[in-house]
Amino acid sequence: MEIQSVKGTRDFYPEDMAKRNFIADLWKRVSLRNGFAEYDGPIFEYLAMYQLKSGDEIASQLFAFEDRGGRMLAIRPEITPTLARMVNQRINTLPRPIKWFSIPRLCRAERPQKGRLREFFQWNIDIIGVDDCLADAEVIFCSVDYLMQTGLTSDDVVVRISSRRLMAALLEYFGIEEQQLEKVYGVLDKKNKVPQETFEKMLEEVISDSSKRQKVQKLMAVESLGQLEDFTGADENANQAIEELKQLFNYLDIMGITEFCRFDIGIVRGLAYYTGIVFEIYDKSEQLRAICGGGRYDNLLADFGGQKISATGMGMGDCVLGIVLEEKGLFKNLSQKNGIEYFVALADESLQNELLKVVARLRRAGRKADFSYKGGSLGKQLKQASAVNAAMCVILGEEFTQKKQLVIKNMDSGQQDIVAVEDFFSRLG
RNA sequence: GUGGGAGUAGCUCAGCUGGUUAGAGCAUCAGAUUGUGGAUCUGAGGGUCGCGGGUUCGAAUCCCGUCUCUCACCCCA
Repeated sequence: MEIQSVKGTRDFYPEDMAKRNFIADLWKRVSLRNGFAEYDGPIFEYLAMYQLKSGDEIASQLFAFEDRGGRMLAIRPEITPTLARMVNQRINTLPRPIKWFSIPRLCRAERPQKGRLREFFQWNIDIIGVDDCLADAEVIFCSVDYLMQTGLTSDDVVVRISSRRLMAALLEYFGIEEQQLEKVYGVLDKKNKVPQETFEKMLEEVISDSSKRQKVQKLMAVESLGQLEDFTGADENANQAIEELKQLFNYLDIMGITEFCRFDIGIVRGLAYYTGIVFEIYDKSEQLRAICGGGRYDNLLADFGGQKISATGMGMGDCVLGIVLEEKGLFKNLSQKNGIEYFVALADESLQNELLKVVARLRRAGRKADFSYKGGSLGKQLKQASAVNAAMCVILGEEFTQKKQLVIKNMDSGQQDIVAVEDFFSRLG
């Protein structure tokens, strides 16, 4: 019986692995240069940890199992609860601010579709212990810094930013009851995702009072921060939230990424735990789900049994990002980058042992070196060198036998140099 | 979990309303070619036509089920 791969999983052949590594290596490099330190946790945790803050729907999308000791466990669908647990355990000794990142492999038992699989990688960055929206600005900056590094520009992607705090204040100011807020958020989050008519109908279902509904509709038509002032009146909370957004955009401007960023009142985020600034980054073609999303979650650590400490962060999965980079042709020269540096070839079979010595020396000197197992004509060996994207070929022939010289061939230009063996290796350093 | 579309070689696909031994291009391997590669030419290997059942003298082709992929919905940490 032929065994097939499991639904929603991927096999990474070397060419796929090269793309995955391109994505993940850059995640790591950008995190480090933005001052984040790497952490990781176990790939499974107690099931209860994920049920704590999630509804039944989300709990049903976990890969859960019972171990031999009767413990109910689940493969991690996200790493934030693990982060909360780890930070809470050492909260009194960790120097602040806590700036951590991780690149966990996650599993969710959802139905796969475009940009969403059952197993994927997700870059997470979090800043814990900073109230100031400068931390939110840094999270956004770091995300944009990454996307720019991949070659994407403000013509390709946009950061849409809003504030849960603002929405909460205004909805309360409009007279919407607190217990209705979650439902209303759920609808508002759809604003950019469904047709205008559908949006209005959905709104009607959660806000029956027509004068309140009208206020909300008018609010959702707002397109810039400036227009917000008309709505707030003297409401202190709302005005503070607007001030915070203005400060955030000021930071983003100073850091030079303002062209990527836009205020968008339709960004609410599905999750209940967001408390302040929220944002999502989209591909401008609008055909895909969000590339990444994040925001402030000031209550989460307390919800997981710790002190109340402010936190903000974001997550970026590899699926949508991979589609975007592929579409924009940004996986360039990966086979070249991963190719062999020196392919060592024989023009004389009696030099087999000398060839192995050269290969071994190259490898010990830290160079990517390889050779042909089966040998054959020099032509065949050069052909193999091309197949593995070798940058240079080192040829051992009569020059070696007579004068201990190597032929060094540049596979790109075809140019050849003859150098003495010891000169060659001393130049390598 | 609900609904639409699709499964023929590693990949992209052809295969007429059911009728010999299921094809092509690309890729792979070998040879032309034992002192110079990417090209070209020649040849070879590779398929239980996703799987199971049904209809039929006969099924890649028609029907049912199932699995997988894919798109949308739910949800989206």
